[in-house]
Amino acid sequence: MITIQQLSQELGIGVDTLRVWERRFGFPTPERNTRGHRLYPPAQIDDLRIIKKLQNLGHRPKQLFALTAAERRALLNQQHVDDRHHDLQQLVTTVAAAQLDKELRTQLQQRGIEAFILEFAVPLLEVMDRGWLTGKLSIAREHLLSDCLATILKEQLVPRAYGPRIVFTTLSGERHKLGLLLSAVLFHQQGCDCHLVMEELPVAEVLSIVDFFAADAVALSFSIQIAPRQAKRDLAWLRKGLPSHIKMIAGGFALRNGMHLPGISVCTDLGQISSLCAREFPDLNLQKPTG
Amino acid sequence: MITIQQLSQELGIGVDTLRVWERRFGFPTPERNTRGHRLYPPAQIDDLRIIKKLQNLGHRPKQLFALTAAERRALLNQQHVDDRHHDLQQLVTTVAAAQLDKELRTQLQQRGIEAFILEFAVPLLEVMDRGWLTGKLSIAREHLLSDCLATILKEQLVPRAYGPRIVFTTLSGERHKLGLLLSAVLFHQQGCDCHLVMEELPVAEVLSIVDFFAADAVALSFSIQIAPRQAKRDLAWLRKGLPSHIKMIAGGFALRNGMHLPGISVCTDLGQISSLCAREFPDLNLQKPTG
DNA sequence: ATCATATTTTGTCCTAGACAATAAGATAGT
DNA sequence: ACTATCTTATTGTCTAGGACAAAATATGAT
Repeated sequence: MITIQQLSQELGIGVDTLRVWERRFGFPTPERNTRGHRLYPPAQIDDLRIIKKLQNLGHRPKQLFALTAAERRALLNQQHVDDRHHDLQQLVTTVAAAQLDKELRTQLQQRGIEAFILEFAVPLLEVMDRGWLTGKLSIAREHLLSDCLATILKEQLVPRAYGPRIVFTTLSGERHKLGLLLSAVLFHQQGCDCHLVMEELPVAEVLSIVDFFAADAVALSFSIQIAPRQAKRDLAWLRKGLPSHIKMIAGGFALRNGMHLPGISVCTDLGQISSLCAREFPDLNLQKPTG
Repeated sequence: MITIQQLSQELGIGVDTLRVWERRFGFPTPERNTRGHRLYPPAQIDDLRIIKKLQNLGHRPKQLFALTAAERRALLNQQHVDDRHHDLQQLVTTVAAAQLDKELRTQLQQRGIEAFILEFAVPLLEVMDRGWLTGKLSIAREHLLSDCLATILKEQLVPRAYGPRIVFTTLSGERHKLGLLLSAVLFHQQGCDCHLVMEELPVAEVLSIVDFFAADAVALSFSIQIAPRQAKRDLAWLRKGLPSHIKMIAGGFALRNGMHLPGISVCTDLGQISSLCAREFPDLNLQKPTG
């Protein structure tokens, strides 16, 4: 039995949203304490967790609440994991923790950094996301994998004395920081001097940090869990707060639906990074002709 | 001009709290858009930031709102930084980024891990906290220092094949993860097998992770920014959800006012860790007689 | 099929009142 | 003078039901 605030943190759903769902759809139906405050029983929490996952998979609340709890559960099980990457699934679900690091490093050496990210890490993340959503991957294992991958990728970010300096970070509320890391390494590979601040920063702190690093650009990542509205608001605010000579780069699934913000380069596909780099930092080629 | 939600994230103050302050104290007095929604101007945001800092320094809202903005600013400037640690202040504010790592490592080698933490890192954190609160330390520099210290400390956490296994983590909303890291290293030094998950986890995920690691105990850190109420609720909930044979250890300033939760060891001072270890894991001495 | 327009859906914000948990102040007892 | 218990004040979180713009979907026209 948890309070509405705890539930909100647990699921990453706003308190207001939880209440309005109850009003509109008649679910959840929490019990009440003597004060009349909501107390959510475990069964409903589990159900809401499924709803949230299905929502992230593209289903809309109206449809989901029209189903019974059992139907929703069935719908989630029915979501198939992409089976093109059968080898990746094995890696994700079965390879032992101790071998994981070695396996990842082997892949990195075989493919080279760029291909490792685009052809291996990106699909890996997709399989992981999907595995987590469909309940086939434990949270703990996901953390283990993320950690392992993050350690290896961070090693690639050796400082550069030349090239445009870019600060990579995420804003408050953003739990997924791996996409940011992947993009940072790709920009680094293109010859940029990338600085990673893997924390959830309030927008005001971003200004301070960009200034401190004397960065030429700031890159931000917005995962699907962030409401597009919020991403838009924060990006617009940040653009107004930053000097105009500092470029802004934004990416992530929250921006997938064409978003045109003046003075901000939006990039929803990691494959576009090299062309984005060429566009935004044209003098890069001079310094590093073998792009 | 930012919305109430953005302001809430920016300051770490609840949306409801911001509204109730306005109702009770007549401040802040945000403008409104055409919908009647609050829009906070920059000057008031700065003032609220000062209020939040003073609140963290122990002042109460009632008193603070009775003052003018200028008086609050004066009060904050008047808060003196502890001058016993003058050398630390220099380190914090003036030592160059490149030398920082070297300086910290020198200190570590001279003092040994335990003394480095208790006699150097802890005061350092205090000076940093205070420096940030009183505006004498930029956010960016604070990040740089934290990062540098974290990197060095993490290296100390080499896995152990023996000793009680403890998972260290923080719950959703906890921004300060450095205290957790310090305690993890101290426990490690006492002979425990410490695993660090430096993320803000929902309570349900903590259960999953403790299970995954097959841990004997879980340690949680609650900084001053967390409301004691919330810490209490989460700890109680977690205790109920965890098997009784798994120990719980909680620490941090949010628990400073004697909190007695059944089945949870509370430790608000890092100096107590060795005795806490002796109490909770009595067979440690047998494996590592030179404590 | 592609684009512009109408409709539904959805999340966030509003007001004003309530109350328990916490902290502070007051009183009594060693 | 100092600690323990009681009383009062302060503070944060929760409630209800209404409102509306932004996003998503359906409809119609080219």
